[in-house]
Amino acid sequence: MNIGEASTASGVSAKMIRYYEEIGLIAPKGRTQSNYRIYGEDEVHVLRFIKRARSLGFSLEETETLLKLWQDKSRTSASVKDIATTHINDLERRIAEMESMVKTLKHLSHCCGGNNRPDCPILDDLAGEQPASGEHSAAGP
Amino acid sequence: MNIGEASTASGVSAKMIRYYEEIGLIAPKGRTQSNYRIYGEDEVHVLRFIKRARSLGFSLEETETLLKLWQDKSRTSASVKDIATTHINDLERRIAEMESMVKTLKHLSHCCGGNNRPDCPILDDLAGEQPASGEHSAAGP
DNA sequence: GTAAGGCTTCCCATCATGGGAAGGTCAAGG
DNA sequence: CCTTGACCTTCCCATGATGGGAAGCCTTAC
Repeated sequence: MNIGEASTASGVSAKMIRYYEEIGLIAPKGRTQSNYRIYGEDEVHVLRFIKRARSLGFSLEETETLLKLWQDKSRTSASVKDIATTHINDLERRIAEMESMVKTLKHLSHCCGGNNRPDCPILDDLAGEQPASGEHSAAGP
Repeated sequence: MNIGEASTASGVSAKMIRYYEEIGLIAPKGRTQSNYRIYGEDEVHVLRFIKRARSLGFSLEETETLLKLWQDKSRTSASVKDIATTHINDLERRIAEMESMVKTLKHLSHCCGGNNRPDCPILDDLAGEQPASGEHSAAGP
């Protein structure tokens, strides 16, 4: 299997397969005489593992750790769960941040006429002018 | 006001002020004879505007547009609201993506013993092996 | 006058991914 | 046998927003 076939089989682009090799995540089984990378089923399996981990939001660094644990038969499930838990906390923190943004933006949008006139509470907020209806912005309850 | 003072007054790092200048977001009022950047209250106001927009998750490109609208007295509030609405939708899409990740991860973590044994449903999922308790992963209802 | 600290520009790194160029290789068809 | 098109190789560059750091000039306080 060359890189194009491995790409199709795994759903990972050839470009990314080469990059993952560069950072030490996965190596081809070998090379042909003409220097083409050769992959087998094992490598495709690893690529799918990486893809799935990425789709769950793990960084490549975390993915590397998970990959090593996967291949280490003497791992403990606790070590895997730790990584997952840390990642869940990170995701939840980021979700909370974005939800706070959405909340503020929705409030401002709600107050914005969205018409042909120039007066706009969204711009007022960005400009730091609190025009009467204070409650949003940095001033929480 | 030199760049350090403008940085303190606005909360934007000197590094970023120079970068924002490079990409055309803000220019200093002038330069001293010794080539130091000079800022006034107006520039600090712009920097605060940028900082607030960034804290609401707007990209620098969106921020630039908002900044131009702010400075354009003949703007319509509808044009501002459009940008905000698009941004809200984008945030909500990303939140939903991450929530889906969290949901899957929590399910897997819940099923993981987190003990000294090697068997781990998290790794099983990443490896693409669905061991009996199917319901999560790509297989939705 | 000198030392400390601030300013300038320039280059590099991050993280994960894609684009594209230049050149070698393989397979199919004439 | 040769061509053509599709594929492979490596190498460089770009993204977005931010920080780190070096080399050299300037200002301010002592």
